[in-house]
Amino acid sequence: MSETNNKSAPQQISESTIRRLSLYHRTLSELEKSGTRTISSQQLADLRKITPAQVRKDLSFFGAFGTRGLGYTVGKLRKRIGEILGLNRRWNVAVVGAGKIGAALAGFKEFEGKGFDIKLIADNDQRKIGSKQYGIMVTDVKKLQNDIAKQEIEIVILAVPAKSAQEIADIVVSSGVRAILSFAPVNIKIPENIYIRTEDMTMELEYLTYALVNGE
Amino acid sequence: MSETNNKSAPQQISESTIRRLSLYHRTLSELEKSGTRTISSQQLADLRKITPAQVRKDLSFFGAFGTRGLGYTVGKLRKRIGEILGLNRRWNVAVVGAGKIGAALAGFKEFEGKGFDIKLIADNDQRKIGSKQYGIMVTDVKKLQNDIAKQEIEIVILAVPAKSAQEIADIVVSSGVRAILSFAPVNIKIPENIYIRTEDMTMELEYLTYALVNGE
DNA sequence: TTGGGCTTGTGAAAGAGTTCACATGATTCT
DNA sequence: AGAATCATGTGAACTCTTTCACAAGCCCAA
Repeated sequence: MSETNNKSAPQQISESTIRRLSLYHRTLSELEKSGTRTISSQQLADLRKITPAQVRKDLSFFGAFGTRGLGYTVGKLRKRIGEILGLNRRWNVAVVGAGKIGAALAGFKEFEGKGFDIKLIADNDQRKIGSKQYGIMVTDVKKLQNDIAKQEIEIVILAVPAKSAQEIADIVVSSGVRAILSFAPVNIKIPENIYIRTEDMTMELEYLTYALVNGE
Repeated sequence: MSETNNKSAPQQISESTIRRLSLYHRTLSELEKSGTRTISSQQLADLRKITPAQVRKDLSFFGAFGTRGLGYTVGKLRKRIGEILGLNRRWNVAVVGAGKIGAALAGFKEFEGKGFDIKLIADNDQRKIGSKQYGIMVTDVKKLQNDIAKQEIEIVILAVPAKSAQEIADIVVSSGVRAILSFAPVNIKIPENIYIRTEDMTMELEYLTYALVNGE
Protein backbone atom coordinates (compact mmCIF):
# COMPACT_ATOMS: atom_id res chain seq x y z
CA MET A 1 0.00 0.00 0.00
CA SER A 2 1.40 3.38 -0.98
CA GLU A 3 1.63 6.46 1.19
CA THR A 4 -1.06 9.10 0.61
CA ASN A 5 -0.17 11.73 -1.95
CA ASN A 6 1.41 14.18 0.43
CA LYS A 7 1.72 17.70 -0.78
CA SER A 8 2.88 19.75 2.17
CA ALA A 9 1.47 23.25 2.53
CA PRO A 10 1.83 24.42 -1.06
CA GLN A 11 1.35 27.81 -2.77
CA GLN A 12 -0.62 30.32 -0.82
CA ILE A 13 -3.85 28.81 0.44
CA SER A 14 -6.69 31.27 0.75
CA GLU A 15 -8.16 32.21 4.08
CA SER A 16 -11.57 31.03 2.93
CA THR A 17 -10.22 27.58 2.21
CA ILE A 18 -8.78 27.28 5.71
CA ARG A 19 -12.03 28.43 7.28
CA ARG A 20 -13.90 25.84 5.28
CA LEU A 21 -11.46 23.12 6.30
CA SER A 22 -12.30 24.07 9.86
CA LEU A 23 -15.98 23.63 9.09
CA TYR A 24 -15.41 20.31 7.35
CA HIS A 25 -13.42 19.14 10.32
CA ARG A 26 -16.21 19.96 12.72
CA THR A 27 -18.85 18.38 10.52
CA LEU A 28 -16.76 15.26 10.08
CA SER A 29 -16.26 14.97 13.84
CA GLU A 30 -20.01 15.02 14.32
CA LEU A 31 -20.56 12.50 11.56
CA GLU A 32 -17.90 10.27 13.04
CA LYS A 33 -19.62 10.30 16.41
CA SER A 34 -22.95 9.48 14.81
CA GLY A 35 -21.32 6.48 13.17
CA THR A 36 -21.29 7.54 9.51
CA ARG A 37 -18.49 5.73 7.71
CA THR A 38 -18.35 7.40 4.35
CA ILE A 39 -19.42 10.66 2.74
CA SER A 40 -19.36 12.27 -0.67
CA SER A 41 -18.36 15.84 -1.45
CA GLN A 42 -21.99 16.32 -2.43
CA GLN A 43 -23.27 15.33 1.02
CA LEU A 44 -20.59 17.30 2.82
CA ALA A 45 -21.47 20.36 0.76
CA ASP A 46 -25.18 20.01 1.50
CA LEU A 47 -24.56 20.11 5.24
CA ARG A 48 -22.73 23.39 4.91
CA LYS A 49 -23.85 25.82 2.26
CA ILE A 50 -21.30 25.34 -0.48
CA THR A 51 -20.83 23.41 -3.69
CA PRO A 52 -19.35 19.91 -3.98
CA ALA A 53 -16.75 21.29 -6.37
CA GLN A 54 -15.65 23.71 -3.69
CA VAL A 55 -15.15 20.89 -1.21
CA ARG A 56 -13.09 18.88 -3.65
CA LYS A 57 -11.02 21.86 -4.73
CA ASP A 58 -10.28 22.81 -1.12
CA LEU A 59 -9.05 19.31 -0.37
CA SER A 60 -7.11 19.00 -3.63
CA PHE A 61 -4.71 21.72 -2.48
CA PHE A 62 -3.41 19.29 0.11
CA GLY A 63 -3.63 15.99 -1.68
CA ALA A 64 -6.09 13.37 -2.81
CA PHE A 65 -7.96 11.85 0.11
CA GLY A 66 -11.01 10.32 -1.49
CA THR A 67 -11.86 7.24 -3.45
CA ARG A 68 -13.42 7.70 -6.85
CA GLY A 69 -16.85 6.23 -7.05
CA LEU A 70 -17.13 6.05 -3.28
CA GLY A 71 -16.35 9.33 -1.57
CA TYR A 72 -14.34 9.95 1.59
CA THR A 73 -13.89 7.80 4.66
CA VAL A 74 -15.19 10.04 7.44
CA GLY A 75 -12.59 9.14 10.04
CA LYS A 76 -9.66 9.26 7.70
CA LEU A 77 -10.62 12.60 6.21
CA ARG A 78 -11.23 14.12 9.63
CA LYS A 79 -7.84 12.96 10.78
CA ARG A 80 -6.12 14.27 7.67
CA ILE A 81 -7.77 17.71 7.90
CA GLY A 82 -6.87 17.76 11.58
CA GLU A 83 -3.23 17.28 10.64
CA ILE A 84 -3.40 20.11 8.11
CA LEU A 85 -4.92 22.46 10.67
CA GLY A 86 -2.52 21.40 13.39
CA LEU A 87 -5.19 19.77 15.53
CA ASN A 88 -3.37 16.49 16.04
CA ARG A 89 -1.67 17.91 19.10
CA ARG A 90 -2.50 20.14 22.07
CA TRP A 91 -1.76 23.86 22.30
CA ASN A 92 -0.87 25.95 25.33
CA VAL A 93 -3.02 29.05 25.48
CA ALA A 94 -2.98 32.09 27.74
CA VAL A 95 -5.83 34.48 28.34
CA VAL A 96 -4.69 38.02 29.09
CA GLY A 97 -7.36 40.14 30.73
CA ALA A 98 -9.65 38.57 33.31
CA GLY A 99 -12.53 40.95 32.75
CA LYS A 100 -15.93 39.73 31.68
CA ILE A 101 -14.90 38.52 28.27
CA GLY A 102 -11.58 37.15 29.39
CA ALA A 103 -13.22 35.21 32.20
CA ALA A 104 -15.89 33.87 29.87
CA LEU A 105 -13.25 32.69 27.43
CA ALA A 106 -11.05 31.14 30.09
CA GLY A 107 -14.01 29.04 31.13
CA PHE A 108 -15.10 28.17 27.62
CA LYS A 109 -15.63 24.40 27.75
CA GLU A 110 -15.35 23.91 24.01
CA PHE A 111 -11.63 24.74 23.99
CA GLU A 112 -10.46 21.76 25.92
CA GLY A 113 -12.19 19.30 23.64
CA LYS A 114 -10.58 20.96 20.64
CA GLY A 115 -7.04 20.67 21.91
CA PHE A 116 -6.57 24.09 23.48
CA ASP A 117 -5.35 24.12 27.08
CA ILE A 118 -5.72 27.36 29.01
CA LYS A 119 -2.54 27.37 31.05
CA LEU A 120 -2.44 30.95 32.19
CA ILE A 121 -4.73 33.85 33.00
CA ALA A 122 -3.14 37.25 33.51
CA ASP A 123 -4.62 40.51 34.72
CA ASN A 124 -3.50 43.83 36.17
CA ASP A 125 -6.18 44.03 38.87
CA GLN A 126 -4.61 43.34 42.28
CA ARG A 127 -7.92 41.99 43.56
CA LYS A 128 -7.98 39.30 40.92
CA ILE A 129 -4.31 38.39 41.01
CA GLY A 130 -3.75 35.29 43.12
CA SER A 131 -7.37 34.15 42.91
CA LYS A 132 -8.35 31.12 40.91
CA GLN A 133 -10.57 31.02 37.87
CA TYR A 134 -11.60 27.61 36.59
CA GLY A 135 -8.76 26.09 38.52
CA ILE A 136 -6.14 28.36 37.00
CA MET A 137 -4.26 30.93 39.06
CA VAL A 138 -4.65 34.51 37.88
CA THR A 139 -1.16 35.98 37.62
CA ASP A 140 0.12 39.54 37.45
CA VAL A 141 0.31 40.86 33.91
CA LYS A 142 3.62 42.49 34.92
CA LYS A 143 5.13 39.01 35.01
CA LEU A 144 3.59 38.06 31.71
CA GLN A 145 6.86 37.68 29.85
CA ASN A 146 8.21 35.21 32.40
CA ASP A 147 5.00 33.28 32.72
CA ILE A 148 4.64 32.88 28.98
CA ALA A 149 8.08 31.34 28.84
CA LYS A 150 7.53 29.16 31.92
CA GLN A 151 4.22 27.76 30.69
CA GLU A 152 5.43 27.48 27.10
CA ILE A 153 2.49 29.49 25.82
CA GLU A 154 2.01 29.36 22.06
CA ILE A 155 -1.22 31.27 21.57
CA VAL A 156 -2.47 34.29 23.47
CA ILE A 157 -6.09 35.36 23.68
CA LEU A 158 -6.14 39.10 24.19
CA ALA A 159 -9.16 40.30 26.17
CA VAL A 160 -7.93 43.63 27.41
CA PRO A 161 -9.38 47.13 26.89
CA ALA A 162 -8.68 48.76 23.55
CA LYS A 163 -6.29 51.27 25.03
CA SER A 164 -3.87 48.70 26.45
CA ALA A 165 -4.16 46.20 23.62
CA GLN A 166 -1.14 47.39 21.67
CA GLU A 167 1.07 47.54 24.75
CA ILE A 168 0.19 44.00 25.83
CA ALA A 169 0.50 42.72 22.29
CA ASP A 170 4.05 44.06 22.17
CA ILE A 171 4.95 42.23 25.37
CA VAL A 172 3.35 39.05 24.11
CA VAL A 173 5.23 39.21 20.82
CA SER A 174 8.53 39.95 22.50
CA SER A 175 7.96 36.88 24.68
CA GLY A 176 8.07 34.75 21.58
CA VAL A 177 4.38 34.07 21.05
CA ARG A 178 3.55 33.98 17.37
CA ALA A 179 -0.25 33.78 17.38
CA ILE A 180 -2.77 36.15 18.92
CA LEU A 181 -6.54 36.09 19.00
CA SER A 182 -7.67 39.58 19.91
CA PHE A 183 -11.03 40.78 21.15
CA ALA A 184 -9.98 44.41 21.31
CA PRO A 185 -11.69 46.51 18.67
CA VAL A 186 -8.52 48.22 17.49
CA ASN A 187 -5.97 47.73 14.80
CA ILE A 188 -2.93 46.16 16.43
CA LYS A 189 0.43 46.56 14.74
CA ILE A 190 2.60 43.45 14.85
CA PRO A 191 5.66 42.20 12.95
CA GLU A 192 5.24 40.41 9.63
CA ASN A 193 5.82 36.90 10.93
CA ILE A 194 3.28 37.01 13.74
CA TYR A 195 -0.30 35.88 13.18
CA ILE A 196 -3.20 37.80 14.58
CA ARG A 197 -6.94 37.43 14.23
CA THR A 198 -9.42 39.91 15.57
CA GLU A 199 -12.90 39.05 16.75
CA ASP A 200 -14.78 42.25 16.44
CA MET A 201 -18.33 42.04 17.71
CA THR A 202 -19.37 45.57 16.87
CA MET A 203 -18.18 45.01 13.33
CA GLU A 204 -20.37 41.96 13.04
CA LEU A 205 -23.33 43.87 14.45
CA GLU A 206 -22.70 46.67 12.02
CA TYR A 207 -22.78 44.22 9.17
CA LEU A 208 -26.23 43.18 10.38
CA THR A 209 -27.50 46.75 10.64
CA TYR A 210 -26.23 47.38 7.13
CA ALA A 211 -28.18 44.38 5.92
CA LEU A 212 -31.32 45.46 7.80
CA VAL A 213 -31.17 48.99 6.45
CA ASN A 214 -30.28 48.11 2.88
CA GLY A 215 -31.81 44.67 2.60
CA GLU A 216 -34.51 43.93 0.08
CA MET B 1 -25.52 74.05 -3.64
CA SER B 2 -26.46 70.66 -4.98
CA GLU B 3 -27.34 67.58 -2.99
CA THR B 4 -24.61 64.96 -2.66
CA ASN B 5 -24.58 62.34 -5.39
CA ASN B 6 -26.90 59.91 -3.72
CA LYS B 7 -26.80 56.41 -5.01
CA SER B 8 -28.89 54.34 -2.63
CA ALA B 9 -27.72 50.80 -1.91
CA PRO B 10 -26.81 49.73 -5.44
CA GLN B 11 -25.81 46.39 -7.00
CA GLN B 12 -24.56 43.78 -4.63
CA ILE B 13 -21.91 45.20 -2.35
CA SER B 14 -19.34 42.68 -1.18
CA GLU B 15 -19.05 41.63 2.42
CA SER B 16 -15.44 42.81 2.49
CA THR B 17 -16.48 46.29 1.46
CA ILE B 18 -19.00 46.51 4.30
CA ARG B 19 -16.46 45.29 6.82
CA ARG B 20 -14.04 47.93 5.65
CA LEU B 21 -16.69 50.63 5.87
CA SER B 22 -17.07 49.56 9.47
CA LEU B 23 -13.34 50.01 9.98
CA TYR B 24 -13.30 53.39 8.26
CA HIS B 25 -16.18 54.46 10.46
CA ARG B 26 -14.34 53.58 13.60
CA THR B 27 -11.11 55.19 12.46
CA LEU B 28 -12.95 58.35 11.46
CA SER B 29 -14.67 58.51 14.83
CA GLU B 30 -11.29 58.42 16.53
CA LEU B 31 -9.87 61.03 14.19
CA GLU B 32 -12.87 63.24 14.77
CA LYS B 33 -12.38 63.09 18.52
CA SER B 34 -8.73 63.94 18.14
CA GLY B 35 -9.71 67.02 16.16
CA THR B 36 -8.55 66.06 12.67
CA ARG B 37 -10.60 67.95 10.10
CA THR B 38 -9.63 66.40 6.81
CA ILE B 39 -8.05 63.17 5.55
CA SER B 40 -6.97 61.67 2.24
CA SER B 41 -7.61 58.13 1.06
CA GLN B 42 -3.86 57.68 1.36
CA GLN B 43 -3.82 58.54 5.06
CA LEU B 44 -6.93 56.53 5.80
CA ALA B 45 -5.39 53.54 4.05
CA ASP B 46 -2.14 53.83 6.00
CA LEU B 47 -3.97 53.62 9.31
CA ARG B 48 -5.57 50.35 8.27
CA LYS B 49 -3.63 47.98 6.09
CA ILE B 50 -5.10 48.56 2.68
CA THR B 51 -4.51 50.59 -0.44
CA PRO B 52 -5.84 54.10 -1.10
CA ALA B 53 -7.47 52.83 -4.27
CA GLN B 54 -9.40 50.33 -2.18
CA VAL B 55 -10.71 53.06 0.08
CA ARG B 56 -11.84 55.17 -2.85
CA LYS B 57 -13.42 52.22 -4.63
CA ASP B 58 -15.32 51.17 -1.52
CA LEU B 59 -16.74 54.66 -1.10
CA SER B 60 -17.49 55.06 -4.80
CA PHE B 61 -20.14 52.34 -4.61
CA PHE B 62 -22.22 54.70 -2.52
CA GLY B 63 -21.42 58.06 -4.03
CA ALA B 64 -18.73 60.71 -4.20
CA PHE B 65 -17.97 62.11 -0.78
CA GLY B 66 -14.56 63.68 -1.23
CA THR B 67 -13.12 66.81 -2.71
CA ARG B 68 -10.51 66.42 -5.41
CA GLY B 69 -7.21 67.86 -4.41
CA LEU B 70 -8.23 67.98 -0.77
CA GLY B 71 -9.51 64.66 0.49
CA TYR B 72 -12.44 63.95 2.78
CA THR B 73 -13.91 65.98 5.60
CA VAL B 74 -13.58 63.65 8.58
CA GLY B 75 -16.90 64.49 10.22
CA LYS B 76 -18.90 64.46 7.03
CA LEU B 77 -17.49 61.15 5.85
CA ARG B 78 -18.02 59.53 9.24
CA LYS B 79 -21.62 60.68 9.23
CA ARG B 80 -22.21 59.47 5.70
CA ILE B 81 -20.72 56.02 6.33
CA GLY B 82 -22.79 55.86 9.50
CA GLU B 83 -25.91 56.37 7.43
CA ILE B 84 -24.89 53.63 5.01
CA LEU B 85 -24.29 51.20 7.86
CA GLY B 86 -27.48 52.18 9.67
CA LEU B 87 -25.64 53.71 12.63
CA ASN B 88 -27.54 56.99 12.60
CA ARG B 89 -30.16 55.48 14.89
CA ARG B 90 -30.36 53.17 17.90
CA TRP B 91 -31.10 49.45 17.78
CA ASN B 92 -32.91 47.27 20.27
CA VAL B 93 -30.93 44.15 21.02
CA ALA B 94 -31.69 41.04 23.05
CA VAL B 95 -29.19 38.60 24.47
CA VAL B 96 -30.48 35.05 24.70
CA GLY B 97 -28.47 32.88 27.05
CA ALA B 98 -27.16 34.36 30.29
CA GLY B 99 -24.24 31.97 30.62
CA LYS B 100 -20.69 33.21 30.77
CA ILE B 101 -20.55 34.52 27.26
CA GLY B 102 -24.07 35.88 27.27
CA ALA B 103 -23.43 37.73 30.51
CA ALA B 104 -20.15 39.13 29.23
CA LEU B 105 -21.87 40.38 26.10
CA ALA B 106 -24.83 41.86 27.94
CA GLY B 107 -22.37 43.92 29.96
CA PHE B 108 -20.19 44.90 27.03
CA LYS B 109 -19.79 48.66 27.44
CA GLU B 110 -18.81 49.28 23.83
CA PHE B 111 -22.31 48.45 22.57
CA GLU B 112 -24.07 51.38 24.12
CA GLY B 113 -21.71 53.89 22.59
CA LYS B 114 -22.23 52.35 19.19
CA GLY B 115 -26.01 52.61 19.25
CA PHE B 116 -26.93 49.15 20.46
CA ASP B 117 -29.26 48.99 23.46
CA ILE B 118 -29.52 45.70 25.29
CA LYS B 119 -33.21 45.64 26.17
CA LEU B 120 -33.65 42.04 27.12
CA ILE B 121 -31.73 39.10 28.54
CA ALA B 122 -33.39 35.69 28.38
CA ASP B 123 -32.37 32.39 29.91
CA ASN B 124 -33.87 29.04 30.84
CA ASP B 125 -32.22 28.73 34.24
CA GLN B 126 -34.81 29.31 36.98
CA ARG B 127 -32.13 30.60 39.32
CA LYS B 128 -31.22 33.39 36.93
CA ILE B 129 -34.72 34.31 35.83
CA GLY B 130 -35.96 37.35 37.74
CA SER B 131 -32.49 38.46 38.74
CA LYS B 132 -30.92 41.55 37.26
CA GLN B 133 -27.80 41.74 35.12
CA TYR B 134 -26.43 45.18 34.38
CA GLY B 135 -29.77 46.64 35.31
CA ILE B 136 -31.72 44.44 32.95
CA MET B 137 -34.16 41.82 34.19
CA VAL B 138 -33.39 38.28 33.10
CA THR B 139 -36.59 36.84 31.67
CA ASP B 140 -37.75 33.31 30.99
CA VAL B 141 -36.77 32.09 27.55
CA LYS B 142 -40.20 30.48 27.37
CA LYS B 143 -41.69 33.94 27.06
CA LEU B 144 -39.17 35.00 24.47
CA GLN B 145 -41.65 35.44 21.66
CA ASN B 146 -43.76 37.85 23.71
CA ASP B 147 -40.82 39.75 25.11
CA ILE B 148 -39.26 40.27 21.70
CA ALA B 149 -42.50 41.83 20.49
CA LYS B 150 -42.98 43.89 23.64
CA GLN B 151 -39.45 45.31 23.61
CA GLU B 152 -39.44 45.71 19.84
CA ILE B 153 -36.23 43.72 19.52
CA GLU B 154 -34.56 43.97 16.12
CA ILE B 155 -31.33 42.07 16.66
CA VAL B 156 -30.75 38.97 18.78
CA ILE B 157 -27.41 37.87 20.13
CA LEU B 158 -27.50 34.12 20.51
CA ALA B 159 -25.29 32.85 23.32
CA VAL B 160 -26.84 29.47 23.99
CA PRO B 161 -25.28 26.00 23.84
CA ALA B 162 -24.86 24.49 20.41
CA LYS B 163 -27.57 21.95 20.95
CA SER B 164 -30.34 24.47 21.60
CA ALA B 165 -29.17 27.08 19.10
CA GLN B 166 -31.38 25.96 16.23
CA GLU B 167 -34.46 25.72 18.41
CA ILE B 168 -34.00 29.21 19.85
CA ALA B 169 -33.15 30.62 16.43
CA ASP B 170 -36.46 29.29 15.12
CA ILE B 171 -38.36 31.03 17.90
CA VAL B 172 -36.45 34.24 17.34
CA VAL B 173 -37.14 34.20 13.61
CA SER B 174 -40.81 33.42 14.08
CA SER B 175 -40.99 36.40 16.43
CA GLY B 176 -40.12 38.66 13.53
CA VAL B 177 -36.46 39.32 14.27
CA ARG B 178 -34.46 39.53 11.07
CA ALA B 179 -30.89 39.71 12.33
CA ILE B 180 -28.99 37.26 14.53
CA LEU B 181 -25.45 37.30 15.84
CA SER B 182 -24.67 33.77 16.95
CA PHE B 183 -21.88 32.50 19.17
CA ALA B 184 -22.92 28.89 18.85
CA PRO B 185 -20.41 26.87 16.86
CA VAL B 186 -23.02 25.23 14.64
CA ASN B 187 -24.56 25.82 11.29
CA ILE B 188 -27.97 27.34 11.90
CA LYS B 189 -30.61 27.01 9.20
CA ILE B 190 -32.69 30.14 8.68
CA PRO B 191 -34.96 31.46 5.93
CA GLU B 192 -33.51 33.38 2.99
CA ASN B 193 -34.49 36.85 4.15
CA ILE B 194 -33.00 36.61 7.63
CA TYR B 195 -29.44 37.75 8.30
CA ILE B 196 -27.15 35.75 10.51
CA ARG B 197 -23.51 36.11 11.42
CA THR B 198 -21.57 33.58 13.42
CA GLU B 199 -18.67 34.39 15.69
CA ASP B 200 -16.77 31.19 15.92
CA MET B 201 -13.86 31.30 18.29
CA THR B 202 -12.57 27.80 17.73
CA MET B 203 -12.54 28.50 14.01
CA GLU B 204 -10.38 31.54 14.55
CA LEU B 205 -8.05 29.58 16.79
CA GLU B 206 -7.83 26.86 14.19
CA TYR B 207 -6.83 29.40 11.61
CA LEU B 208 -3.99 30.38 13.92
CA THR B 209 -2.84 26.80 14.48
CA TYR B 210 -2.88 26.28 10.72
CA ALA B 211 -0.66 29.33 10.32
CA LEU B 212 1.68 28.16 13.09
CA VAL B 213 2.02 24.69 11.66
CA ASN B 214 2.36 25.67 8.02
CA GLY B 215 3.84 29.14 8.30
CA GLU B 216 7.37 29.83 7.20
C1' DT C 1 -7.71 84.62 -14.07
C1' DT C 2 -4.33 81.62 -15.21
C1' DG C 3 -1.20 77.85 -13.78
C1' DG C 4 0.71 74.41 -10.69
C1' DG C 5 -0.08 71.06 -7.32
C1' DC C 6 -2.71 67.75 -5.30
C1' DT C 7 -6.32 64.03 -4.61
C1' DT C 8 -10.57 62.18 -6.03
C1' DG C 9 -13.49 59.01 -8.86
C1' DT C 10 -13.52 55.43 -12.15
C1' DG C 11 -12.91 52.58 -16.40
C1' DA C 12 -9.77 49.03 -17.54
C1' DA C 13 -6.23 45.51 -16.24
C1' DA C 14 -4.73 42.19 -13.20
C1' DG C 15 -5.34 38.90 -9.77
C1' DA C 16 -8.11 35.62 -6.75
C1' DG C 17 -11.51 32.51 -5.82
C1' DT C 18 -15.37 29.67 -7.41
C1' DT C 19 -17.78 26.74 -10.47
C1' DC C 20 -17.98 23.80 -14.57
C1' DA C 21 -17.40 19.73 -16.88
C1' DC C 22 -15.25 15.69 -17.89
C1' DA C 23 -11.52 12.16 -17.97
C1' DT C 24 -10.08 8.96 -14.57
C1' DG C 25 -10.27 5.28 -11.56
C1' DA C 26 -12.71 2.53 -8.10
C1' DT C 27 -16.62 -0.54 -6.98
C1' DT C 28 -20.48 -3.53 -7.82
C1' DC C 29 -23.49 -6.45 -10.42
C1' DT C 30 -24.47 -9.90 -13.77
C1' DA D 1 -14.53 -10.64 -17.14
C1' DG D 2 -17.06 -6.97 -18.94
C1' DA D 3 -20.44 -3.41 -18.36
C1' DA D 4 -22.65 -0.06 -15.74
C1' DT D 5 -22.38 3.20 -12.16
C1' DC D 6 -20.55 6.46 -9.35
C1' DA D 7 -17.81 10.27 -7.33
C1' DT D 8 -13.20 12.06 -7.29
C1' DG D 9 -9.51 15.23 -8.93
C1' DT D 10 -8.39 18.93 -11.89
C1' DG D 11 -7.58 22.00 -15.98
C1' DA D 12 -10.35 25.58 -18.00
C1' DA D 13 -14.03 29.01 -17.86
C1' DC D 14 -16.09 32.18 -15.31
C1' DT D 15 -17.04 35.60 -11.74
C1' DC D 16 -15.78 38.58 -8.21
C1' DT D 17 -12.35 41.68 -5.98
C1' DT D 18 -8.42 44.46 -5.93
C1' DT D 19 -5.14 47.39 -7.98
C1' DC D 20 -3.57 50.48 -11.66
C1' DA D 21 -3.41 54.61 -13.93
C1' DC D 22 -5.11 58.74 -15.42
C1' DA D 23 -8.61 62.33 -16.65
C1' DA D 24 -11.36 65.46 -14.05
C1' DG D 25 -11.92 68.77 -10.55
C1' DC D 26 -10.79 71.70 -6.67
C1' DC D 27 -7.72 74.88 -4.19
C1' DC D 28 -4.44 78.37 -3.76
C1' DA D 29 -1.07 81.62 -5.09
C1' DA D 30 0.66 85.07 -8.00
